[in-house]
Amino acid sequence: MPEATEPMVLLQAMADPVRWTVLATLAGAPRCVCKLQEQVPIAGNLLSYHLKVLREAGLVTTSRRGRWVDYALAPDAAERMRAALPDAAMAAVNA
Amino acid sequence: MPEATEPMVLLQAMADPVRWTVLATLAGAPRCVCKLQEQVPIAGNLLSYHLKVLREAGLVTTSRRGRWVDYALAPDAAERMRAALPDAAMAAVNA
DNA sequence: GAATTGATTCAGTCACAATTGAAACGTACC
DNA sequence: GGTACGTTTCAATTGTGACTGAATCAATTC
Repeated sequence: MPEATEPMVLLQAMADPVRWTVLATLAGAPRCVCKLQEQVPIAGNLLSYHLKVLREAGLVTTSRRGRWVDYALAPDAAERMRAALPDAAMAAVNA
Repeated sequence: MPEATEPMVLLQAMADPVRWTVLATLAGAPRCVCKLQEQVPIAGNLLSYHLKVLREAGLVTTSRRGRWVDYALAPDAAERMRAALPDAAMAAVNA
């Protein structure tokens, strides 16, 4: 079962301490990578790797501001995360 | 970061195709393992492994009925899954 | 109590995601 | 142009979770 469905991509993206913390932080307000690095004490390149996972999952968006890159929660992120829950899928079926 | 916080345990439990399908199925109604096996075409012992993960996450409960073992979604499973989302945590902070 | 069925446990293998270190990129400043 | 800074990419290693096969347990039937 190597399925790469929407719920799997989203849940696997969330199911990591670093990425979860990043998402929770961005849910408050957008931040540049250097600010995120203060919240998550790991090497810069590793953080970049995790941010890439979140980007590919479509959960965050980026924009360059001078030297810095700002990350923000995607507009539909909250909704899509909620829809990825297995019981949410069930509720959708029963609707 | 090998943290085993509540959200991590729950999200990692959900973030697998087999376990996600089991949870979605149980959200409809309790089932015995043999019924679950019809929904998820894998070896019995492997299914048992995944069910153990869900048990240890506290997302499902079991009860024996003769030879069979019935699995059901834990009463607070839906609520706890929703609370495990990173933006839900943020909302809690802002409440 | 032997045999059958449903389910779990165990020890070992395999695949892939997380991590590391070094290199490369883009932008600003001198 | 050269340098410094923030960020990303790359190749290689490590670690962990998913999977396999065999053995075990618990309940039923004969």
